[in-house]
Amino acid sequence: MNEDSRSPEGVFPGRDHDHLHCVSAALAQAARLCRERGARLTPLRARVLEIVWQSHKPLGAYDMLAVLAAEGRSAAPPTVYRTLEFLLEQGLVHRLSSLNAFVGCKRPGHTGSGQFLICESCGNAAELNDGGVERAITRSATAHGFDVDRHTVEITGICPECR
Amino acid sequence: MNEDSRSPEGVFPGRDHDHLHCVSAALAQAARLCRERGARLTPLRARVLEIVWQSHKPLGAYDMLAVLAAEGRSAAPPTVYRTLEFLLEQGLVHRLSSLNAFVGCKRPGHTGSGQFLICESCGNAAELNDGGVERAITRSATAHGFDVDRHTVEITGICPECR
DNA sequence: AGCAATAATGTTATAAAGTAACATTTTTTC
DNA sequence: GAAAAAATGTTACTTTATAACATTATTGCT
Repeated sequence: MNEDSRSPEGVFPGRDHDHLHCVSAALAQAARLCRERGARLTPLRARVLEIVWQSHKPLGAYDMLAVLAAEGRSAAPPTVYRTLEFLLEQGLVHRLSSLNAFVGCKRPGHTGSGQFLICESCGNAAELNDGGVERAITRSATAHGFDVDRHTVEITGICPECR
Repeated sequence: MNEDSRSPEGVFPGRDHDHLHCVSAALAQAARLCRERGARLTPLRARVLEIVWQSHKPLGAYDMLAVLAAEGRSAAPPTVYRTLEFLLEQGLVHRLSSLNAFVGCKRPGHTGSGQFLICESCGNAAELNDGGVERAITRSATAHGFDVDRHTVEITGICPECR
């Protein structure tokens, strides 16, 4: 049993998923982390983080831009990309390179790049932090004399809700 | 000891790496595989595959396009992308989504998505097919009720040649 | 408080990566 | 050798991301 399995609901949001709480908890934790670090979670940054968290489907930068623009904020691509750069640095969001899209980080403050399960049917993505996968990757790379900096693990398939 | 370790040289090309042979072997194997499958490895496709193999650094589509253009071939983006689509379908190249770039497949004809070690220093990439990593990923996904279709594993760091 | 330094955001323009749609050519099949 | 199918050529465009510089807001100092 790994730590992901301990959560009361699965890694994918189920029918009983309280999304409002999920978003507000993520924002509260982000605010706390930034305060501790002396990083500035400005209104724009908080809003972009909230937009990212508004669903569990990875969201493209231009989709976020459209939301901001619809709210009347002055917004151009650099607005969003710079904000995402900050959120990535703080470990508050992840970028899924196989989708060119972004999702909220489930465990901000923890180390490791995580792994992602991406459902081809509903588009939801779930973050895992599986020690077994991490170890297998580290072991394999190390066995070839490779010094790991970070890694990208994106697993595409069908989620339990969609089966 | 896994199957990658059996090779006489490491997964990264070393000082004794015979690159001419490496490229011609890849082309010969591609030709054989396509013949067996009734797939057409046309001159354009063979040339693009050769270009991909000309180094062990992942190459962008537009870089390939530039090579083709420099050779006097009529070439526009769809030329390259369609060719790459064929080569990907045949499992002759891989796309590294963290780089938006392509590398030749070391084990065409074998199943599995493979894993990639990407050196931040020299830019070379090495393909692994580590059973331990594959199993850890499958086990983790399965434990969460997720049905795996394919996966992307891209490990970024420093290769043994660059340390 | 007032001012300089720094950080954040706004703005314009452009680069880089990828695809849609249709025309032409080549290859296969009968 | 003609029809069908596959491959390639061509034009135009969409999506994703960044460079460069202007402006505004915040912070730290005296």
